Amino acid sequence: MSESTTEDTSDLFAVRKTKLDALREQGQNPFADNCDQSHTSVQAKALLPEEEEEGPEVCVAGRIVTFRLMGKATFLKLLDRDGQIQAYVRRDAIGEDEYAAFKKLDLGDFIGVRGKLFRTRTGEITVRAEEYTLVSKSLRPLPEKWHGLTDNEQIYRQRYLDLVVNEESRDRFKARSAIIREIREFLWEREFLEVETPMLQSVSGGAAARPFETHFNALSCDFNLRIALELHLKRMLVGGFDRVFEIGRVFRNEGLSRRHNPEFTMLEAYQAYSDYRGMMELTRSLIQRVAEKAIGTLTIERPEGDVIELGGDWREAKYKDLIVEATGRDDWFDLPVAAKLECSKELKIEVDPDLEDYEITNDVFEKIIEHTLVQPTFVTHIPRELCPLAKITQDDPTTIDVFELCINGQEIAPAYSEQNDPFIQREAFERQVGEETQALDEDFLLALEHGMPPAGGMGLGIDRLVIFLTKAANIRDTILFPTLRPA
RNA sequence: GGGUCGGUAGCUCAAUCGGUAGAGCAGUGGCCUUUUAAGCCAUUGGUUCCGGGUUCGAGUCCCGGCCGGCCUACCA
Repeated sequence: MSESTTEDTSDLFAVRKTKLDALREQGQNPFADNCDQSHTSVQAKALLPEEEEEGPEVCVAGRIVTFRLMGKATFLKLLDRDGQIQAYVRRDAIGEDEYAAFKKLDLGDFIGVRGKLFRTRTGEITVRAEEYTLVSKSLRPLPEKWHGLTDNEQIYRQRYLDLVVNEESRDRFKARSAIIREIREFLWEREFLEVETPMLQSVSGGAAARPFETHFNALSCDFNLRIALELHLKRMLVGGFDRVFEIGRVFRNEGLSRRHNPEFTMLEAYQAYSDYRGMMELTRSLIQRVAEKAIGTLTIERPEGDVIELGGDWREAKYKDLIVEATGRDDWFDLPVAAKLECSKELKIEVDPDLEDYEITNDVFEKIIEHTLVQPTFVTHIPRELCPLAKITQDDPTTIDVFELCINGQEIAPAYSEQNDPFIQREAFERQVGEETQALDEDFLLALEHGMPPAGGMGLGIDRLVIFLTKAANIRDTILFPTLRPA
């Protein structure tokens, strides 16, 4: 070990590496096999009742996140999966040589501490160390302890550091896991079968989005990553699995934004002998259940200061009524394209003169209505051009039997009475293929020709659900490793 | 893709009109046996994102580039 005082102590890696080498020279293993953790921080703290002064012996383990050395005694805090617990290490309790080595520990090191629980002068439950074990030396410094990590890029690229120092972020990802777990529980209880369908597809359908393209060497052909789950799950309905769902990643080769990540997590659920009205009940019950069980409340405060009230029944509004209200024009749907464009301009919507009639109307919806729908709202009776996969409304053939659920000013979940007439379906596809650059999924149509029971289908953007349930500012804060330009 | 704001020590941030690049935390050495952002003394640490230019002198001004945030565009 070098005792040189001319060493550059600003190279934090070198300083820690020197400490590590010194331990090895003394015959110690800085990555010891184990330390026999007996309790997590929370479990250990539960073992010392209010009235007791001293508790049982425990062994806690975790990363050192604070280290207050006061001569011959030290307070430190360990971070484990449940939170933090303090340990109190005295020289005369662990021995002089041990304490000399202990003082060389760094913030970030993983150690195990064995000892009895007690309460400090200020009342904090603490482990009085009788022994400690270094189980992993950390060679890199942790981010600064007051401010944590604030650089967004580093938060995303080195998420592990964000998780070590930002409790809010830890809690959000725990909540995300709890939300997905609760979604599964809910659907299992309703006798839905969870299935997995291909991510690699030769034709990506079920949505109008540009796919990511890739190449499969063995078959020497091109594949796309899926953009939706829909068409394969409906094949399950044809096959007789009449309640199915899948939670999985879909990929859309489109821009990044506060609400868009190119890979994101979708839930899609299909229930035979139901329809979009049935999916309304399902979706509302699902979100209410998830909010209650995973978040603990039906009232979600927003950073904007208001609250989202998820309890009770939710508002239903017809697409046309919302458009008429927003434009102030009773005759909106009878206006020619030119007049609609003119009105759009007056509403300060950027207009593209090449848009189809229904696209102009949808711009009005997306640009001036959607963000106002903060309270849960089922938007129904949507123009048929917008959804080629749904059934046409009996008493209004210009609309289809769907809803688009908006919460927090965002589309969260669409649901359809699924189209099961193979002739109408083919026609709708062909119309769409004409407009968009999308191939026709002949195999799906073949499946439909074998007969698909009437069904309700629903898709839920898990990331967007997590955004508002965990008060995240950004979709990237809800995804552990959001898509970034390669470093 | 467009607009806009930013990039200074390991981390969080200062630096006045263009005039010797600083602080806190972390690190290093010392004191300290119930601390809570522990405290006290001393101290190390800089390609100011990169490349040009203007100037006696550039972190600061100008041009170009790279990277990022936000807004926007694309988006069943």
